[in-house]
Amino acid sequence: MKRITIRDVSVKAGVSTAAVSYVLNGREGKVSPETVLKVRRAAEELNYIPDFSARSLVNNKSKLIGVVIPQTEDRKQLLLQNPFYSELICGIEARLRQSGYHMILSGVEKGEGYLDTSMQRNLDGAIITGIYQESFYEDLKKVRMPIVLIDSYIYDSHFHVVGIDDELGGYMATKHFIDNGHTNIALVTGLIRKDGVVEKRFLGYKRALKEAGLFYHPDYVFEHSVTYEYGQEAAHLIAAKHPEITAVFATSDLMAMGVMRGLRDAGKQVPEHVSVIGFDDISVARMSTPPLTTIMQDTIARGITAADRLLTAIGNTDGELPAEPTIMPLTLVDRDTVRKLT
Amino acid sequence: MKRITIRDVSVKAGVSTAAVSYVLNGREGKVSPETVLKVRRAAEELNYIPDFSARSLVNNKSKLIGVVIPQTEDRKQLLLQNPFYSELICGIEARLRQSGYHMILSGVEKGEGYLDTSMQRNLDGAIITGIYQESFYEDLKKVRMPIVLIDSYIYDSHFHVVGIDDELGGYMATKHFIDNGHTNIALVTGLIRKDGVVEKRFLGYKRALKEAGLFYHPDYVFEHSVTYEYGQEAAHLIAAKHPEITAVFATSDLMAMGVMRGLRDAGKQVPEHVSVIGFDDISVARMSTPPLTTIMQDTIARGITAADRLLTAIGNTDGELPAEPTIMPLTLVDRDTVRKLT
DNA sequence: TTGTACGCGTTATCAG
DNA sequence: CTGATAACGCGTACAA
Repeated sequence: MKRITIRDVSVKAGVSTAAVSYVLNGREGKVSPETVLKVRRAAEELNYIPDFSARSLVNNKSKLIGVVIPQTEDRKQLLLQNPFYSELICGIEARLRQSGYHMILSGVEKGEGYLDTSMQRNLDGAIITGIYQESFYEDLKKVRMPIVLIDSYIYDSHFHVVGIDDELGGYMATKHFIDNGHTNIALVTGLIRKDGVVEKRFLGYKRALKEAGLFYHPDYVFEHSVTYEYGQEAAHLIAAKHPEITAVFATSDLMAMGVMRGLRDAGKQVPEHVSVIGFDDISVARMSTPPLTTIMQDTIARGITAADRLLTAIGNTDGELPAEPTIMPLTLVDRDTVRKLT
Repeated sequence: MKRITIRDVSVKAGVSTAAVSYVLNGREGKVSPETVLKVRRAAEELNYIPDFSARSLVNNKSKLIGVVIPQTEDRKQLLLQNPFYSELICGIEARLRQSGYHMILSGVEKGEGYLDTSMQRNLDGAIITGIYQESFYEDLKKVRMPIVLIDSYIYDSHFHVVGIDDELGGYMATKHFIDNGHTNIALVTGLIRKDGVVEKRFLGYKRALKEAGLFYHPDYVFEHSVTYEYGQEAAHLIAAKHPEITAVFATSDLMAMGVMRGLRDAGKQVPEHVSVIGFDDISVARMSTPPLTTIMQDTIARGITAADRLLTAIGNTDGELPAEPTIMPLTLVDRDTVRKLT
C-alpha cells in the first residue's frame, strides 16, 4: 500500500498543498468554503493519513508520551508483574488515546538515563513511575517537556507530581490495628529509601504507635523487596521468632498476600491468630482468601489524573511552573483480615 | 536544551554532514580513519542525539513497534487487568528494547482499525493480541509491515503466529480430572467464538470426555465473560443446580479464582467437595488458597518469542512469507486444587 | 490562495 | 579513494 501524501491530495483536489494543510488542520478560515469541500472529498477518497514523523519534524510535536516503569532487580523486565503498575497504565493509556496521543511504554536500563529516548522520539511529555537515582532526575530537568512523577517525593519545580499521602496511609492502617486492640504490630515492607513512598508509610506507622503510647520495636520491621516471596519469608520469621505479634501491616498488597501464605504455612490462621492489612487494593486483594483488608488508592484514577495533568501542561505553551502536587484520596477498605481483640 | 543537529556536529568536526552520517551509521569504509575520529569526538562532546522522526522520514523505518491489547467491554480501558497480558508485555518490551526498538502500547477503539496508527507512526511491525472482527485483519493485510498474532487462529499467509496448542491444553486439564476419578466435569469459560482460543480449549475438553466414554453435557458448560466475577457466578450456579459436579475446568486462571471464591461462598470446599483447574498459570495462581492446579504456559517467554519473530521478520527485507506458527509448550502444574476420588 | 523555504538526516552524484 | 554538495522524504507556515 503506497503512501498517500499531502501532495496527492492537493493534486486530486486541484489546489495547493498549503490549502490542504490548512483545511486538514482546522484553519478553515484561511480558505474558501468550496476549497474546503474539495479537499475534504479528495482526502476522503484517497484515504489520506498524515505522517506524524513529518509533522514532528516541523513543529516539534510528536503526540507521543513516554511512560517509564521500574524493572525487576534481577532480570531486566518491567515490573508490570505488580498489578499496581498495570492499573496505572490502564488509566494513563485510556486518557492519552482519548486525546489523540500515543504512549511509549518502557523501562530504563539501570545506569542509563531517559534523555536519549526523549530526544530521539521528540516526546511531548513523560510520566515516570518508580524511584531512581538523583542523576536520573537531573538529566530529566534538562529536557523542556512536562514531566509527571508518580511514586516520588521529589518536589522540584520542574516536575508535576500526582501522589497520595503515604504517611497518612501508613498511619491509617496502623491506627486501625490499634483501634481493634492490637499492640504488637509488625511492618513488612520493601526497602525503605529516603524520600521514597515506603519511608512515608513507615513514618505513618511510627506516628500511630507513638500516638497510642506504644513502643516502636525495630525488631518488628521486616524490610526487603516488594515481592510475594519476601512477604512469605517475613511471615515465617514472625511466626518463628515473634509469636507475640498479632498484626502485620504490609506496605503493598503483593507482600500482604505473601504474608498470609507464610502465616498459613506456619500454622497460623488469618485473622484468628494474626491480622493483616495491605496497601494499594490491587484487584487480587478482594480475590484472596480471606479477602484482604487494605488501604485503597484508586490506581486507575491516579493514572488518568497523571495523564490529565500532563496533557494540560503540554497545552500550556507558556512555560509556567507546575502547581503543587495533586494528592489522591485514600480509603481503608475493611474486609476480612483484621480481627477485633476483645 | 537546544537540539544538536548533525550539522552542528559536522561544523565542529570540520567535515560535511554526509561524513558525519556515514560514520555514525557504521559505513566507516567510506571515510578516512582520521575523519572517523574527528566525527566521533565531536558527536561525543556535543552529546549528539539523532532525531528518529527525520530518519523515519527518509528511510521509512521508525524503530517503533505497535502492540495492541484488548479492552474491557464496558469501559474503555486496556485489559491489562488480566495479568496474562501484563506478562506478555513484559516479555515483549524486554526483547524489543534490547534491540533498540520502542513499543507503542495501545488498545483499539471498537469499530476502529489499526491502519491509521500504523501509517501515522510508520510502524516497523506490530504484535496483536486478542481477537477482533474480520475486517480488522483485512485492514491489517493492506499494510506491508510484519505482524505477529497472539491468541489467534487466523492462519493467513500475511501473519506470523505465536500460539499454544489450546486444544491440547483443554484436553490435558480434562484428562487430569478423569485420571483422578472425576466424571461430572463442568467447563467455565469466556465466550466461545469461532476460531478463538477458548473454542479450542472447549474442543479439547470434549475430546477428553469422549475418549473416556463420558457424555458431554451442554448443561455443564458455563459460558460468559473472562472475569473473576463471572467465575464466581458460575460457581454459584453449579453449587445450586448441579451438586453432582465434582470438577470445574476454568479456561483462565482469573475465572478459576472466581470459581473458587464462588464455591466457598456456597459452602463448598476446594478440593474436598469440588476440584478446580485453571489455565495460564498467571502469578496469582500460586498465590491463591489453596494454590491452583493449572495449565501453565510461559507467558513471558511467549512475549519474547513473539518479539523475536517480529524482529527477524523485519530484518528479512526480502518479503518472504511467514513460516508456520510457533507453538509454545504447555505443562500441567499440579498444585492443590484437584482431589483424587475414591 | 499559492509557491516555497524549512526542519533533520540519508544517500546518490560529482568534484578533488 | 575521500569527502562535499544537494536532492529528497512529508507536512507546515510565511511571504508574496
